Amino acid sequence: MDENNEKYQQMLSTSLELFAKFGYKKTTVEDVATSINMTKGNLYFYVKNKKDLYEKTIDFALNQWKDFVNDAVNKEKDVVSKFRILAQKSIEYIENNRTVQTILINDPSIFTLSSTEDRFYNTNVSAMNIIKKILEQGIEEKMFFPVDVEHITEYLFSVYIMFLIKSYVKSDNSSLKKMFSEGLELTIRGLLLK
Amino acid sequence: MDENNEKYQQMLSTSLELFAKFGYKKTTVEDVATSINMTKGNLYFYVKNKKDLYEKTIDFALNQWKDFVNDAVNKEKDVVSKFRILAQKSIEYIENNRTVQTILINDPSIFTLSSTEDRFYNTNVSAMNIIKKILEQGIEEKMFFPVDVEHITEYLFSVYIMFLIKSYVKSDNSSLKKMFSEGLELTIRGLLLK
DNA sequence: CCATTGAACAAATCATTTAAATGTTCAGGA
DNA sequence: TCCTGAACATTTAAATGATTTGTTCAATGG
Repeated sequence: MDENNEKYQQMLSTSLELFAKFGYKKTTVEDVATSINMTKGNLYFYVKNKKDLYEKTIDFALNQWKDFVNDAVNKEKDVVSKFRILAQKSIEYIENNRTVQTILINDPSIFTLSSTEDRFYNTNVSAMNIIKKILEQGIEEKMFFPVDVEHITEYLFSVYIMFLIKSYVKSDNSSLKKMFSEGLELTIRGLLLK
Repeated sequence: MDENNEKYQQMLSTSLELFAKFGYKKTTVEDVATSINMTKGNLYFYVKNKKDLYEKTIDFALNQWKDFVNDAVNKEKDVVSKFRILAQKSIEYIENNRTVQTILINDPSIFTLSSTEDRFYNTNVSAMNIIKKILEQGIEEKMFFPVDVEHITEYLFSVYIMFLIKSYVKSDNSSLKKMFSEGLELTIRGLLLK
């Protein structure tokens, strides 16, 4: 089966909306199938089971997010700008995407803060690679302190996940934006040489 | 009722062990009462209900933790040493306390990353005050960059909670210590002037 | 008055059953 | 390769009653 199959993409896109609207339990495989004029039997040609459908759907959503950020970062040249754009666009995407917000609220375990039980490991690894490449560029260009790239990447990604949890999983927004920007400046000062 | 009442302290100490051993549901108020030669009716002289008993118990545990860290910090004079000791002792305490570890694993929501629904708000505020006082001293002594104290305090506390979640709520220990120390150095560089 | 008892009562939990809904498989066909 | 539809397997929901557990409170003694 071709991963770029149109029907397959349509299925993921539709099931994303349904899972967001009704949650995992209330969304039936029949709901998803009929929404795209498919029988539920046929849906099993594309996925192993309901859980697999769900995970492929979330993975699809996370990849869209990652691509959006990656494209924006690649438009910048200066390494500090890249870092700022990375932070800004990551937040901007979710702020403007009610569907993904709802998904995160319904299923906080998507961002589990634990890589060993991470169902979206591959996608998160490629998201972390965006950070990693910026750090490497910064160190290469003598702009950044020569940090331990692997561990600081993991650290920054975890801090980012923490913000997402505080913002969307819990709806704690009191002065969170200020905390985010102050934390960002602290981090940039910690990264910069001199 | 006196909060420093010996029977009351004994009750909290005993129920901490029982809640750690059996979890909230499997621990009955009668278990707690009989463990300290009390009838369950009498226990209601000290607490409103089972939930109240649980929260007073956790609060008791968190305060012991906080006091341990605070005492260690107050032995230092240099502001950077204070900051390092704060980080070190916070982790050391939980590393050596199997009981509190188990409590955290059984009830991840104790560290909720959300201050609005925080059942232990007062205790966490006084924990944050330890950070806040160090930041203020550092800025006063011209050692630290003049950061926004309120928001950076909240930021650092959240990062700390994130580490606790990664360490104890989830059992993800692969290179976590390295990540912690690298993140700590990054933060200290971000705090220091010059 | 403070701390305690024990019995009565209210509420939650558990085990079990049964019906309905939903998830999954698969032989066969376009 | 992609799809159908019916058969089958599994999960969920609701209902019931028994049992445990949580909570209240009048009475009691230090």
